[in-house]
Amino acid sequence: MAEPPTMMAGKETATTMLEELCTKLAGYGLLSENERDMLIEAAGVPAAAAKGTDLVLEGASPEASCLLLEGMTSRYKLISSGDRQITALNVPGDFVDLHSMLQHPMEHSVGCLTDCKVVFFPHARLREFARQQFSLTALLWKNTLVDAAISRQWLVAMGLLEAEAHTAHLLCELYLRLEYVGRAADFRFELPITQAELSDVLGLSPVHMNRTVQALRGSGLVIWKGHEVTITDWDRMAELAEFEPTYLGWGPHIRPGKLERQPS
Amino acid sequence: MAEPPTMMAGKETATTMLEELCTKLAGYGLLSENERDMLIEAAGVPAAAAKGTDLVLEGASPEASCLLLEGMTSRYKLISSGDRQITALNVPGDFVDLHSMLQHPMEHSVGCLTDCKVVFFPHARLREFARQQFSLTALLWKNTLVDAAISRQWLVAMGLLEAEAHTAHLLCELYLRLEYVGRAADFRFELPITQAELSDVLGLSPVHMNRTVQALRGSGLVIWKGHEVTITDWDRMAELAEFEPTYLGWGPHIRPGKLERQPS
DNA sequence: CGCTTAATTGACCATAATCAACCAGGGTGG
DNA sequence: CCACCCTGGTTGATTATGGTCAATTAAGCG
Repeated sequence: MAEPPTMMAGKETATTMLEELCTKLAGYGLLSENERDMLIEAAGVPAAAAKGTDLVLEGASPEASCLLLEGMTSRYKLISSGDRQITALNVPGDFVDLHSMLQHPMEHSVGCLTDCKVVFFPHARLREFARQQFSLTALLWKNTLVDAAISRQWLVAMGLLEAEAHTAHLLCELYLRLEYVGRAADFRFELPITQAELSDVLGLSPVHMNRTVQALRGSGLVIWKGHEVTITDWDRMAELAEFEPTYLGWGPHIRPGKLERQPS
Repeated sequence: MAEPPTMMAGKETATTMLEELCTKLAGYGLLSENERDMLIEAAGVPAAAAKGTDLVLEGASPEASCLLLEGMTSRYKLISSGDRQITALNVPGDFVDLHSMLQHPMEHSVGCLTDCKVVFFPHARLREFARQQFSLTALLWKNTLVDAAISRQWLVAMGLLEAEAHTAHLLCELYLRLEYVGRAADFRFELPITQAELSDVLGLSPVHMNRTVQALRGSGLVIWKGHEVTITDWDRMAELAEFEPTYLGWGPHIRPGKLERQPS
């Protein structure tokens, strides 16, 4: 299953895409010109990884951390029964396994849900820069903290919400995260994964996942055709899902539309 | 509900207790004499907090992070229905809200499940030391990474395990964490919380929590009287729970007994 | 156009939630 | 000292959400 990602054409592609990450991080109010340059400087060779392959395997102790530039990946764990739990979904701009810099071996694997483009950041180089600039450390650290906050929120959703609300919560979160990096707009986004994969995220059976999707469609909150999802009533959706985006770490008052769109 | 923790007698008590944290952190292989001293130096005023009070409230942006010296606390979130999900349990030696140093406002509250003793570390001081010594930063960062790994593991357990196995998983984890800081031995430990509180951790109803506890008792894996729990068959318990302690971040081959006890 | 994967449906089952009592123990006021 | 009361634990009966099994349809794709 695990295959080494193949080299990509040139480095300039990845460098362009890195700008996106910078945009995202700048939103945290933590990224100066200087750090931006360090980050780009620290980037290794860009690579492409095919859908279905793994970027990192459980038990491994990678020498580099992987930044997702394009596509979607999942952090997952298998148990003896063969069942899989997906504990995180990554969108472009996410560090997929930044924590492997300090934490090894990996307790989970990371696999590509679609064809992906990535850049690896050698740990040695990251450490070197981080040692020099505390602000860069803070940047990376905070990145892992947001991941952790998302995990905790997923725990809340999984523990307290029933299937429909839980699904709604995931949709709200994914929409905002994708919009934030320019991969979604107007409450519409691509969700390039199957219902079976979704069911591994939400801890449901594939059959019930399907019924839940249909229930959401029936409720008029969402149009969901193939892999295109449109949230037709954000407010009711957020209410159903008890969705409060604070945990995404972008400051206290985030709404869909990145604050440019007016509250209704 | 939230009351300010009261001052404790002297600072020497807390300083003694801090040694425990150091022991724990030294286990990560990251703590030198120098850092140990810095940490103790950075510690603020020790305090006591009564059972039922909150150390941090959702929405707050604390100026200091809280290290738990004695007792048990929970990180939790309430939703509109009044239901509560506990997303973390803290044992002595845990930083309860270290992430609040970089991430605010808090998206969860932290409450005392028992009477507690704590020390607050002013963020300003932590930041100052962290800036000087990258190794101290790494120490603190890693601490938050272990928290995150535990959250993810809880997600796996909640998504894939049924009630009995899920409960078993929690017991295994708590035993190891408590043993690690000298609060448990011989597969026996104090679990000073009610079944209702447990049910908020595991996402079960209190009634089903009770039935699950009884099922575990009946299976002969555990003796559970009042608040004292004894795991009578670690191996079968770990198998039932699919428990793999790697995620606790203590290195690759942890077993109960801290490696001193021989594998069977 | 056949083949493979994903989505969908129906029938039935199981785990866990809900509702409603009841019991046990510890603390308190009379 | 004992009745009372409150909390936490326990039980039974019933319901419900979601799981399992099996089969069918739809959608891509070479």
